[in-house]
Amino acid sequence: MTEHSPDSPAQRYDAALADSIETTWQQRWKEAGTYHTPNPAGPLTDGPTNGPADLAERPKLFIMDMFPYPSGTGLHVGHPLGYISTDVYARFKRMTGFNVLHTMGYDAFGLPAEEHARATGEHPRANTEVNIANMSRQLARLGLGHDDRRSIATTDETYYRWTQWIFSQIFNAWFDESAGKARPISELESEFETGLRETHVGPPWSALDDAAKRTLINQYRLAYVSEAPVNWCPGLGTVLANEEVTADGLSDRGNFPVFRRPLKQWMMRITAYAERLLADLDLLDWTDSIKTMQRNWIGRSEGAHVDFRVPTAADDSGEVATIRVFTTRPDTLFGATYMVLAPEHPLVDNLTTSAWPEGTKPSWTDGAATPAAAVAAYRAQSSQMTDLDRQENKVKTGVFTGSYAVNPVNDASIPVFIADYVLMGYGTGAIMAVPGQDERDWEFAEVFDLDIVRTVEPPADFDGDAYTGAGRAINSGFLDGMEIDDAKRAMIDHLVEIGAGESTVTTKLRDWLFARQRYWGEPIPIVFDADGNARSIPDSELPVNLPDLIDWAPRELDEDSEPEPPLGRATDWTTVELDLGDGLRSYKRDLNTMPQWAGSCWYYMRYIDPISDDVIANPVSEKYWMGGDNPEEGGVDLYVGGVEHAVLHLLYSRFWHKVLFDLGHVSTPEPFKRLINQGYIQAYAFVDDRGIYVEASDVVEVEGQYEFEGKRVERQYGKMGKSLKNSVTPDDMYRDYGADTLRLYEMFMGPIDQDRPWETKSVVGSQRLLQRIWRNLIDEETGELTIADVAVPDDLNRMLHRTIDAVRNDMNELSFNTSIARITELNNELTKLDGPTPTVVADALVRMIAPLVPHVAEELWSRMGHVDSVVYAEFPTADPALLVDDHVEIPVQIKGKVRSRITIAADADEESTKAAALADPRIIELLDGAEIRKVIVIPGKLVNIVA
RNA sequence: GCGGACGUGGCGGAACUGGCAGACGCGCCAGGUUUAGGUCCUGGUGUCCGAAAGGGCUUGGGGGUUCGAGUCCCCCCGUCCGCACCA
Repeated sequence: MTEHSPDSPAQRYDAALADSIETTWQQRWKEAGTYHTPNPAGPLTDGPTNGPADLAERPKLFIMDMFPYPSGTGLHVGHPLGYISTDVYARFKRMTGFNVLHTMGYDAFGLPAEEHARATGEHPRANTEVNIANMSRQLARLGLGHDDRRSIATTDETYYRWTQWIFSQIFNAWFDESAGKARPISELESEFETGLRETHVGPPWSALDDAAKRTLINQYRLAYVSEAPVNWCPGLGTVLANEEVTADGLSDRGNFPVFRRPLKQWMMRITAYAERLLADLDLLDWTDSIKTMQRNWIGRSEGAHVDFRVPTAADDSGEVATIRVFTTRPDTLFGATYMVLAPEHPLVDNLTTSAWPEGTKPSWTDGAATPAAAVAAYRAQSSQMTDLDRQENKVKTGVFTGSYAVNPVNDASIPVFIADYVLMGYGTGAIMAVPGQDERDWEFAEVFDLDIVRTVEPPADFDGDAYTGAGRAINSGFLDGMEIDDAKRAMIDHLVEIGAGESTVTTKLRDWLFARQRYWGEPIPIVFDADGNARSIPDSELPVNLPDLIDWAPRELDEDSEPEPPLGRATDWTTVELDLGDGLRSYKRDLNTMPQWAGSCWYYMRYIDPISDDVIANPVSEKYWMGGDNPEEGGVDLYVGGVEHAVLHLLYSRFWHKVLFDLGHVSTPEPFKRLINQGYIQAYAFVDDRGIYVEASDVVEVEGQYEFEGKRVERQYGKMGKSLKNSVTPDDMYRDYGADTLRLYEMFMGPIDQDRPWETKSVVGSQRLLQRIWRNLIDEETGELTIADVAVPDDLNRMLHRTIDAVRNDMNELSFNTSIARITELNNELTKLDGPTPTVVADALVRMIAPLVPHVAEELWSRMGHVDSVVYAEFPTADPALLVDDHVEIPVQIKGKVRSRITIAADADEESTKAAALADPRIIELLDGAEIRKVIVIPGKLVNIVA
C-alpha cells in the first residue's frame, strides 16, 4: 500500500489513510452484519447487531443490479458504475426510513467457463468458483452495502434445483386462451375427462390410450418439443434462440455463422403471452426506448387472414389447396394481382406443376424447363443464402410455381410465385401481393412484368410507384370511396360472410427455443418414456445434477452435422430408474441443458429467500419485498443494468414471472417495476500504424500528439475493455486514491444513464473534496476534531438547509452528480470560515456524505463520538423556515436583457416589486424617460420592463 | 428505410412546471506556502470590443410562438442506439 509522503501531515486524508479506514470499517460492518436485512417471515428475520429495532416494520425497498457473469479477467472501473449507484441510493433510503434489500449474485453457468475448460482441462465448476471468489473480493473492497447472506450463484445446487422446478411448472402448465392465463395441466386433463373440453381432432378422450393421451396433452404444454427450423450454430456446437442471432446471421456470442435447419427442440410458448407482455408494459416505470424495443420485438400487428383457393391443386389430405395469407391491408384485396410463398412453405410442392402453363412469361421460369426444376433450383439457391446475402441483394428474385390462385373477391386468376422476400417465419409464410400499395410488391411486379392495380387513390401530385398513404378506395367494387379504415372493416365483414377470411393479430415474436447442446448449464428435468413422451421428473427428485464428465467440450462440428449434447457421453447418466406413478421403470434422460437466460430469469426470488427448501421463496417475504399488496404497482423497486438486456433477459424474465403469477407462486404480474439503464464508461484507446491497439496506459502525449514507445499512435474512443486495451482497474484506484474517492468520482462524472469518458487525471478532484471535508473536521497534524459547539452564522445556517433540501431531493432522483456539487459548495463555505466548524454543520455534512463515501463518513462519525453506525443514522431534513430568505436579489430586465438588480422583501407583492424596479437609479438612467409599454413582474423572480 | 435517444465553454457536466445560461469539478492562468518540483492554499477563467465603466454575441443551423426560449412548435444538419424485404 501507498506510504505517507514523509513531509505530508500525519493525519492527511490520503490513499494510505483511506486504505486503513476502508479496510477497518469493512471488517467491522462484516462483524456486525450491518447490511443484514430482516425478512418479515421465514428465514433471515434477523437484522444487524445494534441496528434499529424497528427495521423489519419499516416500508420496504427492493433494489437490484443486473447480476454479472463472473468473468476470469476481473473488473475494470466501468463495471461497478451501476453497483455504486444502487449502493448510494440504497444507503440513502436506509437513512430515510426504509428497510432496504440489496445484494449481489452471480450468473455463473455459461459458455466462457466451458470454453476455459476446453482450453485448460480445468472443470468449469472449479474455474467458476475461483472467478466468483476473485470478483467478490474486488467488489467487497468498494464497500457495497450488500446483505451477503443472500448472495447466490445460479450454479449452486440449492439454486438450480428451483430453476428446474420452474421448468417443471412451465412444462406442467397450459395456456387457457379463454381465461388468458396459464393453468395447471391437471385441469386440462380433467376438462377432457369430464367432456368440458373436446379433443380438437380425432377420437374422443375416452377412446385414447395412455400414450395417446400424453401425446395430446403434450401439445398444450407451455414447454414443448417441436420439430421446427432452428438456428444451428456449429461454431458453438449448439442451437440458439432467435434473440441470440444477429441480423448478419451470426451468433450474438462469438460471431459464428448460424444456419437454419429443422430439428427437434424444446420450445417455450412465450407467444401465448405476447398480448400481456405488450399490455403490461404500461404498468412499468421504464424508459420509452426500452419499452419501444420490447414492443418492436413482439411486433404485434392487426390484420386479416385471407384464404385463396387453387382449384387445380390438392393439399396433403386431398382437398383443394388453399393458401392462407396474412395482410394488414385487407382493403387492398382487389389489387392483389399475384401471390408469393416463401420458398420453404409446405404447400410449394403441391402447387408446383409438371409443365409451364399457357401464358407463362419467359422471365417467370428463370430459364428452367419445368416449374419443378425452377422451384428446386430456386429453393437450393435461397437456402444457401445467409440473411446478410439477402440484405445485400435487394433485387427481387423468384420463380413461378405453374399454379394460379383465385382472388376470393373478384374471382381473378392470379399466378403463384415463390420468392425469398417472403419469409417463412412471419405471418403465414405467404402473401397476397398488391403492387399498387406495397413497395416490395411493386418492385417484384416490375421485374416479373405483373399487373399493377391501384386500389387507393393517390393525391393528384403523387408521382411515385407504390402508394402507401391515406386515401379513398378505387377499383375496389363495393369499397370504392371508403377511407382505408372503413374499407378494412367492410372487407373483413365481407370475407367472414363468404367464408374466405377473418380478422387476426400476428406477432413477430416466436416461441423461445430453450434447449442448448452444451455441458455447463442446468440439465432439463425431463425423461422420456418408452413411447417417446416427455415426462417431468418429480419435484422430490430435484435437482437433476450434471454428470461428472471428463470430455465436456462440444466436438468439432460443421454445418451438416447434428447437434450432439455432451451429456450424451455420460452413458451411466443417460438412463434412469424412476417411479412416475406406474411403478419403477427405466427412462431416458433429456440430454439438453438450459440457456444461460434461465438462471437470470428469476434470481430476485432467491434474493428474497435463498434458504427455504420447501418453497421457491417464503410467500410472506415474497409479498412484502415484491409489493404484492398492490400488485399493479408491484415488482422490484429499482433495477439497474445495461441496455444490452433490453430484449433478451427482460422479455424472458417477464414471461417466466407471468407464468409463476398465473400459477399463484408470485404476487405481482411484473417482476421489475422501475428500470434504469446505466451508461457505460468510455475511454481513449490508441492504435499504431498497423491498426493494432496498444496499451493505453503506456501512451504519452507529446505536443498535442500521442506516442507509444516513441512512435506516433492515433487516438480513438470507445467502451472500456480488454479488446481496446484501455482498461483501468479498480485495484489501481484503491491503491492510488481509495475506494471512497473512486465511488465519489464515478458518481460525480455525470447522470447515471449517460455514457461518460474516464479520465484518471480528474479523479484527483474527488479526492480533494474528501481531503477538504476531512480537513474541516479533523486537524491534519494531530488527528483531533476541529469542530465546536458554536453558534452557526445565519448565512451559513441558511446555506446548510438549502443544501440539505437540494441533496435530499437530488439523491431521491438518483442525481448524485448534483448532490455532490451541492455538498462541495457547502464544504467550500466551511473552508472559508474563521475558526472551528460548528458541530451541527459537521453533523449534517457527515450524514449527507455517508451514502456516497461510507467509509470516511463512518470514520468521521465515529470520531465525533457516535457508537452506532452512520448507516442507520437519519438523513438530515431541511427546516422549511430557513429555505426562504427575508430579502432576495432579483434581476430587472429591459426588453428581456438583464440591466440591473434590486433587493426586495422575499414576499413583496407585484406592485411594490414593480415600484422598486422603476425606482432603481440604473433603470431610470437607461430608460431615459422612454415610454413604458408594459411591466412584467414575477414576484420573487424578476421584473421585465418593455419600453 | 422505420423507430428511439441526444446535440450547452478546451473537457465532464448544471439550469424545478419557459424567468439571472455556464452551478460543481477537471484543465488552464496568476499569486501564496515550500530548498525546488509535486502536494496544499487563495483568486481568475464562455467569447468579442474596451484601459475601465460598460456593451455586443452565445446553448448544432434556420424560422416561429412569447414581455421573455437551452427549455415549447416547424424545417434542416450531425452523433449514438435498436430493428430491418415483418406483408
